[in-house]
This record gives sequence, structure tokens and C-alpha cells, in this order.
Amino acid sequence: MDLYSQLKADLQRGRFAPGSPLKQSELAEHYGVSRIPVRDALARLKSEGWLTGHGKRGVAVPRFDPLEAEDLYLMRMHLEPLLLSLAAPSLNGELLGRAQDILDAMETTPPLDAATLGQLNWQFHTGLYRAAGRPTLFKTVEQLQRQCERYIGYQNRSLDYQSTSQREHYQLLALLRQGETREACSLLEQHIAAAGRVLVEHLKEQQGADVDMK
Amino acid sequence: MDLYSQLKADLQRGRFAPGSPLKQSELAEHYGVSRIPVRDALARLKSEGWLTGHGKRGVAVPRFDPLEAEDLYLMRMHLEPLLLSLAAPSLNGELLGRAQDILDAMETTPPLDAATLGQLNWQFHTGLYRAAGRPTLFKTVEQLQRQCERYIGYQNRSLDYQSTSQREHYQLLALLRQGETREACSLLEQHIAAAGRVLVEHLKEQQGADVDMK
DNA sequence: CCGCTATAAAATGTATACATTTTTAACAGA
DNA sequence: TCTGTTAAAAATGTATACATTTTATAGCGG
Repeated sequence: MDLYSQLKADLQRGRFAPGSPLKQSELAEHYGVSRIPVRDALARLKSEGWLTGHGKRGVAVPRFDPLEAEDLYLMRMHLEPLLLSLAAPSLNGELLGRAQDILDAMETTPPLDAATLGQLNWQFHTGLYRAAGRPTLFKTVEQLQRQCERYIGYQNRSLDYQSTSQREHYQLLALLRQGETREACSLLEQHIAAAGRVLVEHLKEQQGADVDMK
Repeated sequence: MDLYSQLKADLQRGRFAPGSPLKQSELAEHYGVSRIPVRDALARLKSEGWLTGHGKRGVAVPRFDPLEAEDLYLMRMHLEPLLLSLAAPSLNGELLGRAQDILDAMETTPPLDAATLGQLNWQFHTGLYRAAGRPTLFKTVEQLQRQCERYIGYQNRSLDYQSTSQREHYQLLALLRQGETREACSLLEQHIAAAGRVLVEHLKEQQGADVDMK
């Protein structure tokens, strides 16, 4: 596993305090490598929204921003149904079957950890989206998803949205099987909108609490 | 001006042949710097779509891809009207006046060169978009615009879309002045759609010609 | 003549050392 | 005590040197 993945995993687990600056030397020593690969990883993570960079003043872990989350979900709300509608004509029985397998795999006992659930959840979506054969649109959607991950990990810790999400996913598959593309896209849009609302709401509460603590 | 800007400018001017791989050493020698800043610039340009990277196999200038252009315009078509609708309530007379100034500045005699026109055109749009106060959404739209630049330079060389574009821009301002937000967003959507269609059409022709040449 | 392997060449990835910029802290003066 | 200046410390940016991986080439066998 390369340094980029390691750093991202640590960021995802909230190992670095939001707002605190990351120093290349410390990271290099911590991970036992030179500063060059650290710089590469930081640049990439910065471009993906995991870090904010103020030019030559180093990089820092961005604080959770309700407005950012709102924008991310707003964009996903507009782009993902579009991508699904483009994919719909190519969604044959085999692809839908695989998607269902993933959903089934998520309902094991004991329940899987948040990280694995997140991965499977995204695999479910990408399995459908890839069928559209639109790499550029797909890449942008994937980038938005990556940026959302930072908040989603947070959400999984605080809320239990799994059951609702699962139910909607099964509904989505059923609609796609029946060829009800428009309804499926509409459901997806509302699904993302609802998830976004819950997340943003929660972020605002949390942020208010932080402010009170000052 | 840093290396990133230099390289991007040269890419924009079509100085490197599409499909040809770029070697760090050659670039380093060419620009009179070490390979380290070259690597940084390449990574950034790769993340912005100016270059494609196949892992450790180096980077190359991507060929013009009609499907990529289509996706980019499709996304802009969905996101930019959204951003404009969010900005509309904050668009006071001063902001609209500045936008108009930019449009007027574009109609000088003799006509400006394509690069300057492109810059002014984007300034016009960002002036409106920024008013929304949605940095994240804005950043993504800006990124899409940056990716389109690669194709737009091409378009400016081949077609003269200036007059049509200008007319639609003035119409847009008029609608915004009258508070007809919904109509303005609709016009913007159709404006982007039309521009995308023309570009994609032209790319497909051009690509067909290339294939014939083989 | 074609295809496979092994070796050499070249390109990228990484570490160390140095230069430049930014930040921090001390300090003098008001 | 506060403020502005300045010098030292620390962080980032860059160059050089080395290691690893990839690609091209020469040679061998079919």
C-alpha cells in the first residue's frame, strides 16, 4: 500500500485534528519515508479535498463545513441521476444481479464495520454507473464521492442510516429491473437529497456545539 | 510565473502533440529547472485533465475525445444554471454593471485574440457565479471550465462563435436585471448545450478526418 | 522470418543536501 | 504595555545523486 492510501486512511479515521497544519518533516519521519513522496501524496490529497493548501504556507486538515457538504450533495443530486439515466439502457440482468449480490453481502450478522460498508455501498453505485460508458462523467462523480467520504465516515459514526439506505437501494434495483428509468432516477435524486439533508443538519448542530465550547 | 502556468500555457497553445508522452528529464532541461518542480506541475496538470497518467508509465497529452467534451458540457449544463440560480438573489446593480463592462470590453476594434477573449468570457461568468457564495460548487464548476479550456482553444481556432455567444450573454444580463431568474437559468442551460453540440460535432468530423489519414 | 528471453538503456520513484521563504520570537522604542 | 522592526528558527521549495521500475534492444532458439 502506498503512502497516499495510508495517509488517506488516517485522515478518514480522524487521526489528525481538523484545523491543525501538517508538516512534511513530521509525516516523513512518522511513515518512515522521505519528504518527496510525502509531498506527492499531500498534493493529491489536496486536489481531492482531503486537505486545504494555502500556497507555500503548508497544508492543513480542513474543518467540517456544512456549506461544503451541502454543495457536494447538491452536485451529486444533479449528476448521479443523470449518469444513472445514461447507464439504464445497458443495465442487463447480470449487472443488476451483481448489484444485488453486493446489497445482500452488506446484511451479514454481525454487522460490518463502517469502512467496509462504505466501500460496498460505493461499489454498488459504481457497478451501475460504469455501465453508462461515460468515463469523464463517471470520474467527476467519483471525485465528488471521494470528497463526501470525509463526511460520510463522520456520519456513520454518529448516525445509523444503514437500514434506510439499504431499503432505498433495493427499491432502486426493483425499478431498474422493471425498466422504470425515470422513476429510478427520481428515487436516486431524492435518496441523495435526503442523505444530504440529514448530514448537513447534523453538521450544523455539531458546529454549533463547537462554537459554544469556545 | 511558475512552471505550472508555463506548462499549461504551452499545452493550451498545442505545443505538445496529443498522444506523445512527456518525459520529465526533457521538460526539466527545456524549462531550466530540476525534475522535482516538473513532477509537481505534471501531477497538478494530470489532476486537472490536461494530461493523462498511466501510473508509473509516465504522462502523455490526451487526444481530443468527443465523448469527453460531451460529458464536460453535459455537466456544465446541469451545474452552471444551478449555480446561477443560487447567485441570482445576490446579483445587485453593481455586479451586473461590472458584468456588462466585461462584455463591452470584448467588442473592441480590432478584435482581441482568442486567449484574451476566453479569459474575459470566463471572467464574465465567474463574476456572476461568485455572488452565490458557494465556494465548493464554484470550485467544481471552475474545474470543469478548466478542462473545457483545452477544447475551447481548439474551437476558437476553428470556428467563430463570438457573435452568437455575445448576443446570448447580453440576453442573459437583461433577464437577470428583470429578475427573471428561471428564464435566465434556462437560457444559460441552452447556451451551454448549444456550444457543446457545435464543439462535439466539430470534434467528430475532425476525428473522422484523422482516422482517414492513417 | 517470427517469437521469446536476457541484458542494457532509459525513465520514473526516492533519498539526501542545499536554498528560499515563511513564521516565530526577541527586542528596542514610543 | 503595545507596536514595529529585526534576527533566528523552522518549514517549504529545489537541485543533485541514487534506487527501482519500465521499456527498448540485441541475441538465441524455433
